[in-house]
Amino acid sequence: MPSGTEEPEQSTGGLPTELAYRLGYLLKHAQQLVHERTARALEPVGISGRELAVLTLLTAGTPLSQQEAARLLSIDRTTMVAMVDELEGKELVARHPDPIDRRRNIVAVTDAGQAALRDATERLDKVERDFLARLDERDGHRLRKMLSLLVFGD
Amino acid sequence: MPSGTEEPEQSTGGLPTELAYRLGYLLKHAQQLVHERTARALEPVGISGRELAVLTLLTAGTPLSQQEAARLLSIDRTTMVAMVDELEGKELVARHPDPIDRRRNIVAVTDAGQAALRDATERLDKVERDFLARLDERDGHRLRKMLSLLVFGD
DNA sequence: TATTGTTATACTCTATAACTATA
DNA sequence: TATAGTTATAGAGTATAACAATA
Repeated sequence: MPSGTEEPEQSTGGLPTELAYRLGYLLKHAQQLVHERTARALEPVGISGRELAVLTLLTAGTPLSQQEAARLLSIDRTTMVAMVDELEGKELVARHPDPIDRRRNIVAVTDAGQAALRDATERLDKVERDFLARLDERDGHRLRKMLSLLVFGD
Repeated sequence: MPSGTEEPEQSTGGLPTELAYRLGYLLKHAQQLVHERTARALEPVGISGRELAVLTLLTAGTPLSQQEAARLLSIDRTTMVAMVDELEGKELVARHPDPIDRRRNIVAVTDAGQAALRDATERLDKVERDFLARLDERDGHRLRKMLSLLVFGD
């Protein structure tokens, strides 16, 4: 056998496999990759991934107050204030005081917001397709299924 | 069919599926779960997940300087200073000036550090096993394989 | 009294710039 | 001059506390 230091030097960039193949490491870096690509893909739309999530949530069902939206997205309500400020500044949403309970702000998605949502959703779909491109379609579905099982338990 | 608002109300906690099954959402929350469970499991050892990564890296192969370790883990070198400070405070590592180049600190894992590493690694193994418990063994391997393909491209 | 939205504050994590000692 | 380590600082992101309006 060859003497001297063996350096497999894989695509892990020199990181030893006992670190690189840790589930935590893999999940963190997979998440990071998707996050970065999403941010880049949404740049032309002028919104962040989290703002897209808010727009999606506000369009999905019943009108929601800031706090309801925050709770569903596990975002702090004080953070939601800043996010709605930002989205309102871009005129993608509008605050409407709830006539029944005037403490609450119903956050409505404007027409421009819905257009941005459609555009951004298409771009996000493409990010996911590209990210999963190395897997065949069956494995892509498998991955999503396994992750949702692990995260939601169903 | 029943009239009125339909509320499937799955285990997504009220979050609409078009959000909950997004790859970014799934990866972020899977990562978060593993991260939290890791932190809790390592509490008795007195180190964080990142500190475990540093100990693993420093024990894996050739002795490394702070900056080499930082680069491999994609950590800023200023952050590595604080991490080595912390680990040195716990007497799990020791800084040894490199006799050949006295600018560099070779960071050596102490006996106590190696004991902590063994303990922590077992605990982390258990976290991963528990996290993957809902998958059969074959799917567990599949998931890890798919993620490493997506992250490293191999 | 409790709750929604808000503001101010603090705390963590990370990135940038500048300093020192060595090369 | 360039580099390793260090320190100080600033910037995101997020969490906590307190306040105003409303219930």
